[in-house]
Amino acid sequence: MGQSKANSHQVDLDDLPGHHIRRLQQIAVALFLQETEAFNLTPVQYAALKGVAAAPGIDQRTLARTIGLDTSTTGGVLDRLEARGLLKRNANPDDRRVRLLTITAEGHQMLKQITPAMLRAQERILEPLSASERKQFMRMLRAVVEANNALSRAPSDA
Amino acid sequence: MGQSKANSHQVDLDDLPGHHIRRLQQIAVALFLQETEAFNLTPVQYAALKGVAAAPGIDQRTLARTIGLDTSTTGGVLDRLEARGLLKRNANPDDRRVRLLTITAEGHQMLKQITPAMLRAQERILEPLSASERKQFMRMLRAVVEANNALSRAPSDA
DNA sequence: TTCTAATCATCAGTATACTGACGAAAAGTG
DNA sequence: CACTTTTCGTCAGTATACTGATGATTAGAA
Repeated sequence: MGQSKANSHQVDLDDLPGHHIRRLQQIAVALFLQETEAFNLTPVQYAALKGVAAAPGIDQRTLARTIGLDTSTTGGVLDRLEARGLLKRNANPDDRRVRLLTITAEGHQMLKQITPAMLRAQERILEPLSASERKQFMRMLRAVVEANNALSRAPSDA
Repeated sequence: MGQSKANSHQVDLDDLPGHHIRRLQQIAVALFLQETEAFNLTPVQYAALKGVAAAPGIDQRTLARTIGLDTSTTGGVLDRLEARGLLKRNANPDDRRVRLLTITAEGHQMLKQITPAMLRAQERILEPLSASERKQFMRMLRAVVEANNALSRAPSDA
């Protein structure tokens, strides 16, 4: 046994998955913002806009689950997208609790224009890996997220 | 070629590394908080406390680089740790710009007590993968982070 | 040595991301 | 139909995480 792990001060940050995962998230966001600089859109805003475009008339709660976010955070994201005229929140006459989301022409334009830059960012993230490694990494990433999906307050439906 | 990627509306969130990376970070934090519930410490607070314990008398800027955080965020994290008496900020008589960090007895106690729960959380994150997959995943995770290290405002030294 | 440049920490501002509580409205039950 | 429960969205509060600016201080250069 000895000192290899019995002593808590022997723990190295480099051995902890969570540390690298946090760093990777920082990097993924930085790359996204770098490539899409001209559009002033965040990764989460992109996901929300994309989600509304893919399902016009979706409600906030369903959208939140689709993009893996709690409803509270989603509300704020939608505030900002709505303020910029990229989407609209309309009251549902059949259920006045619900606010139905639709993308505007400007929102469509934004999605169309930002996509190449967004895709460049995605490629750059995994660029240090070989083609076959990238495949393996994405496969394991999906497996880990899916298996632990229920843990977050914002479990995804996808 | 055809419609496979020329149309921006063909993009699927499931194909984007950034999306899964964000979800994984949410899950890693949720698991950490679940396992360490009794201690009321966040992953970043743990990293900061650990960093100070590993290098007593470290300054804030160096600590920030060690744990991969900008100095602004680090300042706030240290505020909270100091307020709870887990570490101390002492002025450096040789350089009054600098604030030197040292861990308290309470901080040491906290690190010692929280470590088993923290390690359980780390294991649970990668639990969906086989032993050999875990190794591969960690290797690729380190490679990607290291290669893109300089991109973040908070490039790590480690 | 005086002026400039670099360094350390903080501040204001913005954007996730969560919890727990709440009000409004709808759905289910007796 | 009254009553309970559920659902939808929001709010307050807390904690990362960043940018750009600023003040205080030190180090370097003329």
